[in-house]
Amino acid sequence: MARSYLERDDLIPQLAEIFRRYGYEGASIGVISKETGAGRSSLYHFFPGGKEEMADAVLAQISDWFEDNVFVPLKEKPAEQALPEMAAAIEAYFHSGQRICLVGAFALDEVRNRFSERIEGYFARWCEALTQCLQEGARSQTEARQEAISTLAAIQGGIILARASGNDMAFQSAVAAALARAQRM
Amino acid sequence: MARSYLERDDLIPQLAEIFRRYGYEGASIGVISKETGAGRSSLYHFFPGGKEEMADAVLAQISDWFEDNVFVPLKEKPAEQALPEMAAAIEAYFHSGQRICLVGAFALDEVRNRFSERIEGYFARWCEALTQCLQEGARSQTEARQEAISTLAAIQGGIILARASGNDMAFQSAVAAALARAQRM
DNA sequence: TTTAATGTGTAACGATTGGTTCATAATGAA
DNA sequence: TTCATTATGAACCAATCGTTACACATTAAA
Repeated sequence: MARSYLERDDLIPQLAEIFRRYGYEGASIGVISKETGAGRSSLYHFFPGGKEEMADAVLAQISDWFEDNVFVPLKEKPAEQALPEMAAAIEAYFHSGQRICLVGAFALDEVRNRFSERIEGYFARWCEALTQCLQEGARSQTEARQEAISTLAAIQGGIILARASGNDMAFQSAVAAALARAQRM
Repeated sequence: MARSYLERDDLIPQLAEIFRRYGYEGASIGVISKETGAGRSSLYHFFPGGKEEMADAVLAQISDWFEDNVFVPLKEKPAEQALPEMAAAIEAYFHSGQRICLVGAFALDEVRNRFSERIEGYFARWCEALTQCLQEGARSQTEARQEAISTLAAIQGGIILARASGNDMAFQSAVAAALARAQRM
């Protein structure tokens, strides 16, 4: 039988896109209600903590997705397989830079302070997984970590450049160059 | 004699820091008034267009600063001099990544649409100046442009990582690596 | 000293903010 | 069918939003 009630988990991907589009401050409860089609009372029913709980749930969901689809593969698969897979995954996830990284955007915003643990954890875990992957070769850990940082910066910066220019090329070019560097060891 | 009235130009650097700190949506007129010490009427006296005009003036001021202190040197000086100068300038300007790039932050935000010309122009001119500088060597224009994009992405991404981790090292490492690559030609 | 221009404080505007209340409606298990 | 649980719509709250109006201060030039 068809479900006739909304569920909390169904809301989260929608909330993610709304926060991406409007930012944390710009996404008012009114906007969220209109865009999701859920009434105010429903939203507060699922997220008694209000907007802050909504954003936290979104960040948690994003973290989980990256854990399963990016971080774990990086740590478990050989580099020559894991790196192209990561490239494909983020190319698809970020829509060639036109879909922003919510965690990165929050890091630049004032809300960074409210979600600092989630933000810090996301990048720390990504950096750690990538470092471990790159260390597979002859590199020192220091070298591998620096390469990992450069790669993550290229991805985040690539998104900014792509959004600023309206041109996917900046993202693709920055990411491709970074991954080629990472792969060559 | 000391000036007893506020002037528009004195407000702009303060406004810039406020937008950096709170974001465009988060920087309410009330906050701006309190932080600058200027009354609402003074703010609207200097910026009849309201908050949008304030942000536009800030972006214009930032653009001018980079034009004079970064873009022109990149185009006029030899690469081996211009690149370290750019490195020093941005290291100081962005406080090792702890001071965000307002243009980059706006590019990720919904306000991007309102200031698209300014945002696009800022990165396009920076990219062009850097490309011209890098092309000085034996590189093709395509190669130089790709290196320029990678360098700008490293800077913007470095800021995000530094803010996310609270650690300057991510910025310094990403930028140093990018500039070492750019220099080596 | 007058005058016009420019800057500022106070108060208010209607609209919207995040958040709450509560009666009602839909649900699945007993 | 009963019943407790869960979901929802509508109205509401005080606070704040961006913006405006207007009287009053201050200024530099006449």
